[in-house]
Amino acid sequence: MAKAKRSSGREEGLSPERIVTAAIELLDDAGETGLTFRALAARLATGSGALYWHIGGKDELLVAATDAIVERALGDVRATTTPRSAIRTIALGVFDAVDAHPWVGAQLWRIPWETATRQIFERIGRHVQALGVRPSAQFTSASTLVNYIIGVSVQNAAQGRVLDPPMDRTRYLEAEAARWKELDVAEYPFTRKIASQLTKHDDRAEFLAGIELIIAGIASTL
Amino acid sequence: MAKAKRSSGREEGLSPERIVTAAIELLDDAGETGLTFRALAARLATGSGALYWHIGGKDELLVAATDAIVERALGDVRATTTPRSAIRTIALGVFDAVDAHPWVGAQLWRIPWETATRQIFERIGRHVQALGVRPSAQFTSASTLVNYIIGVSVQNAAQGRVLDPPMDRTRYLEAEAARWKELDVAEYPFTRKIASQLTKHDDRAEFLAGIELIIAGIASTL
DNA sequence: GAGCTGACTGGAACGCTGTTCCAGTCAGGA
DNA sequence: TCCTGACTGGAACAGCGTTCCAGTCAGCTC
Repeated sequence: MAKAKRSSGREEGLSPERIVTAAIELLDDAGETGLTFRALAARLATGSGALYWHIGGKDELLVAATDAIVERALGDVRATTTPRSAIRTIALGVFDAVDAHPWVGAQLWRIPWETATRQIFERIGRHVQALGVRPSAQFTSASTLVNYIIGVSVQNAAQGRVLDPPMDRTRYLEAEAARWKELDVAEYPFTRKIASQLTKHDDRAEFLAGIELIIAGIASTL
Repeated sequence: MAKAKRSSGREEGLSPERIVTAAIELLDDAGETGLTFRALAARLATGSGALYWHIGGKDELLVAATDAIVERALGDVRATTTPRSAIRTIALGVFDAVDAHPWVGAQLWRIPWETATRQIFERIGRHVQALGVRPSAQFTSASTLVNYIIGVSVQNAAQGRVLDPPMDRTRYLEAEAARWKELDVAEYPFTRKIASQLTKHDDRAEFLAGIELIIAGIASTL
């Protein structure tokens, strides 16, 4: 802390910003397990010890990286017309950001109510308010939406993450549907019956449908 | 694999069951980071190497432990009257199980659509069907519910987990509400305004309210 | 009973991790 | 010119999951 950077120090010196940027690149390239202080130091052409001068540790680094991604995602969301479509836009912004950076998902729930989550809550809350929800129900409505948004985004990202060689999505769904159809009839009657719907399954659309479902639920109590 | 236990072997020999049971105890006692093969071996009065004869590795162990908890939780859910209340009961069963064993949350999304998740999906799906949802919408309805249930349960558990000395819940909420009220007016108008609602906040009731919201949404499309 | 076999054990060792430590470096103020 | 202190980077440390392997011993075969 308290570093007040030497204004004209060694050119290309380390800084929290440079470290976080490199960490995001490394996480995107090599996944969660790819972020090690040695790899990060190598990418920045320095030693692992030097990093600790600028950041507190791995946890702090992950929080900073997550905040950066979420802030970027929410920043892209511009003012829209109705509260309903604004909520949709924010939700999709988070969903897409987590989808593009699966490691963000792990952080979003690991340290809940940090800056990133709070920003999402704030943005959603404003539009819940605009929706005309009575004050006493605003907290419930907003937190239900936020929980759903983060919960589903994280699970969606986790799902894609298992495919180490990112095979074709439709091919994967077909294989999974086939597995579902092989399940024991007595134990999994519903899953078996529904298996065929999995192939024409679109996570993003499904996610949005869930949002609509919740908004419909909120609207029905107005 | 293929072990066909010596029926009258050394009394008190190791077994996958004993190891999983000990792992669950260790996870409950010491948290996710508390489960190490050395600690587990010490608890079982053996060496860490011996464990690998019975289980494939840490991932496999965590999956087995998670399955055990979820199966136990769903097993406690008995046949109820209406589909609506059955969904509520299953949801609460999962919520409470994850709340009691926070480490389960980490697993539920880390390896999605493994046995544990599939069991929850199956159980929920059956009652969605009974609700009268038309077949083409059953997948969406069921997966929205499952995503919400797991998502919120995990986030709730993660929230409780940060309190290392598990301080009083209401005291914690008061402290958090105070922090919310300190936030920047320009950046967090909604969060600030809603802060007072946080103190009389009941995660479990909130969770259930979200379920109702989603069911209401499903019902409105019948 | 002797000898063998192989399921099973448990401790040492390997490569990796996050973190700490500290002898060095060097720009800018005295 | 010297000194100070912000900053570097590599070595070292403790602890992790996993592998390795020399041992043990119940139960079978002869």
